[in-house]
Amino acid sequence: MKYARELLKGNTDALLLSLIAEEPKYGYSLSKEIEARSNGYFRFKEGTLYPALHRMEKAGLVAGKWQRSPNGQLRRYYHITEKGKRFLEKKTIEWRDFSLAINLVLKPGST
Amino acid sequence: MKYARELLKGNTDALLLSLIAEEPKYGYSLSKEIEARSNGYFRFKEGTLYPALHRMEKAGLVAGKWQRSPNGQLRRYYHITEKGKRFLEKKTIEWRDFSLAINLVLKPGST
DNA sequence: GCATAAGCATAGTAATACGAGGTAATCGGA
DNA sequence: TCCGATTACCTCGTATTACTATGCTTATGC
Repeated sequence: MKYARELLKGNTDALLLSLIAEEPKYGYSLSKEIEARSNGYFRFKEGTLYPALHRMEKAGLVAGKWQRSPNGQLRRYYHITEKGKRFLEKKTIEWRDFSLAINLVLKPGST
Repeated sequence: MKYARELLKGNTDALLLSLIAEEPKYGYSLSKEIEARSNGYFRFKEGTLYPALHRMEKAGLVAGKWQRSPNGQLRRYYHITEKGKRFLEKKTIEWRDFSLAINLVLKPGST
């Protein structure tokens, strides 16, 4: 059940973005949701999560907005931008091609 | 057709190892074969290939042996070790689980 | 003869996941 | 009412690793 940290490299942004694309979400909820959706496989550490969100905001893929929850907690909600949508689409295709290529080498013949 | 360099991280060793597992191979041939098997998708740079081979030899996953080709060229042939076989098996499963988890998040419901 | 391919090596750079550490507010139970 | 757990965010340093650039040698083909 443990995966090498290096595997995740390059996929973090797409994973987060695909959830944010559905509706605006904040950091903490993203970490919970990614864990739930992957059946507990992914557990994004905070040292991964927050820098990634900041990176994406800086790159213009998402836009953040401070908002107060019903009970008064401050949360930073991120929503996807047009640029982010294009990025996600590109990344999704990239992932499909990439994983296909890996499988071609790992298990040749089993197309 | 271009993929982010970060995606490859953590997969290099398994890809190389899966080819070496078939029969002893040397660096240059590995780079050609990986490109062929992946339909031109992967093009391992030398700065990726050779350090990876050294890394794996140091880790005891492969063992290298200098051998002269029919025409006299020196080549370093690598063959897989028992430890390498176990590693490859582990990595193959890890990749399967990992790519499954990614797909769960990227396209939920499409199991 | 000379360009090209075969064949190997490595030092430096950039990207990035994560561990560890820190802050603060809210909630639930004893 | 106190107190731990949960919610919610942030950041610095470290390790890993793919790749660029550079350099070397020998064989092959024109």
